[in-house]
Amino acid sequence: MPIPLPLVGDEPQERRDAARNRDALLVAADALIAEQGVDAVTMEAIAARAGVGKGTVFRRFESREGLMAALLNRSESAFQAAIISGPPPVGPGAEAMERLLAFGHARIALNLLHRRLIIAAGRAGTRNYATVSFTAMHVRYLLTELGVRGDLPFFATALLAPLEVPVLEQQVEIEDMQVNRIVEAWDDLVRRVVAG
Amino acid sequence: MPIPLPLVGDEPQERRDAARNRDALLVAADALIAEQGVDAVTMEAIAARAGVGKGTVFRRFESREGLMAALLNRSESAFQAAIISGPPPVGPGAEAMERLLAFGHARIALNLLHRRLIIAAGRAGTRNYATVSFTAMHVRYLLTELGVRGDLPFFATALLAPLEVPVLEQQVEIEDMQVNRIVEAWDDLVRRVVAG
DNA sequence: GCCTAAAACGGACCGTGGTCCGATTTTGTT
DNA sequence: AACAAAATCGGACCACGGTCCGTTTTAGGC
Repeated sequence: MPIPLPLVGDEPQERRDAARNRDALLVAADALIAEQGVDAVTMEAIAARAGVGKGTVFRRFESREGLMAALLNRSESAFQAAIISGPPPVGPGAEAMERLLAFGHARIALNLLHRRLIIAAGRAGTRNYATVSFTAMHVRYLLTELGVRGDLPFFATALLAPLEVPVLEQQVEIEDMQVNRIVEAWDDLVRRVVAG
Repeated sequence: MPIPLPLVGDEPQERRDAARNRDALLVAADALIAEQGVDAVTMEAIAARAGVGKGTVFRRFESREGLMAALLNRSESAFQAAIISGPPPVGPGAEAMERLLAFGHARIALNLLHRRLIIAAGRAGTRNYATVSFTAMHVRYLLTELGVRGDLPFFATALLAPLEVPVLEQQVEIEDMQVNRIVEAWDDLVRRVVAG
């Protein structure tokens, strides 16, 4: 009497064709984005390039935003890995303040690098629950280590907010701020919050 | 030899039918939004309700985002007026710190009140150059008055960033933060930045 | 009032994101 | 190997934002 229960994880295992098509779609999306830029790539083009129907794309990724989020997810996972188990100063081993500043610098660089993709991913991207809560949790943890008093969840969010793509884009593209300046000013902000 | 120069302002004066239709469209949009919510309202529905063709809507407001921004603009103008010439503590007359905190509280309330509209207005909305630069300029001015040292343009942006709709929405709707708590925590943040 | 140029109108048309459902493939069972 | 159920596939189809262009309205000089 075998009971077909998915004992661990709620992903019931992907069928072979499904997995193959998912990979093909990610590869196709990467290639097309590299060729024409994020904004010019349509879902139908991706489907065609991957040799599947449009319906398949939406079944796998829910929406355009979902697909973009899936692309982002890979670099985001690498970033999380670097934080959890990578070398200092981003990874463990450096003191908290050093780690916090290094984290911010990396976040800024990453957000600028992937800004088009992040915007295209919309609510499914950086605002995605998993990503947001991980980074917020990390910052909260570092603030705790630093002995900061006050509403730590809010402070974490407040320190992360000016690193969001729309804000960075406004500063870099419209107000002509140099990235260097943003980094230094953010460091100053962090020190003030920590100093209490 | 009369030269038809628009001496002041570059708006060459709207034709009568154009003005009439613009008003009708704003009224129609207001009504439909009140009835069905921002997200359910289509441009075609607005046009129909106003008794004009779809093309007219886009000629007047450029895009859906532009129309939403126009709706927002009215309350945004009132807010700016309150800052420039309204009663304290938001308007002039109170001391700088009091004004800054009052400004933040008002901004939070306004952003939450109009969040659907602000999201629908996208880049044309809060991220709109005029609005952003006005509020940033005001905060910068108050920070100057408070004798804050450092990169004031960045600090102004950094204090405004956590008040943006996506951030507020995340906190209120997903993390179940009370608005009161956000307000108090933001005040704390401001004091730390000002304290240097 | 009439005439003309400029401006605005409106709805047919297009592209793209997203849905639906009959056809096809996979998987496990016997 | 054959079969059946379940999952997937794929492309026709839909809705909505946005564009285009022939037609109509306005403004204002005579």
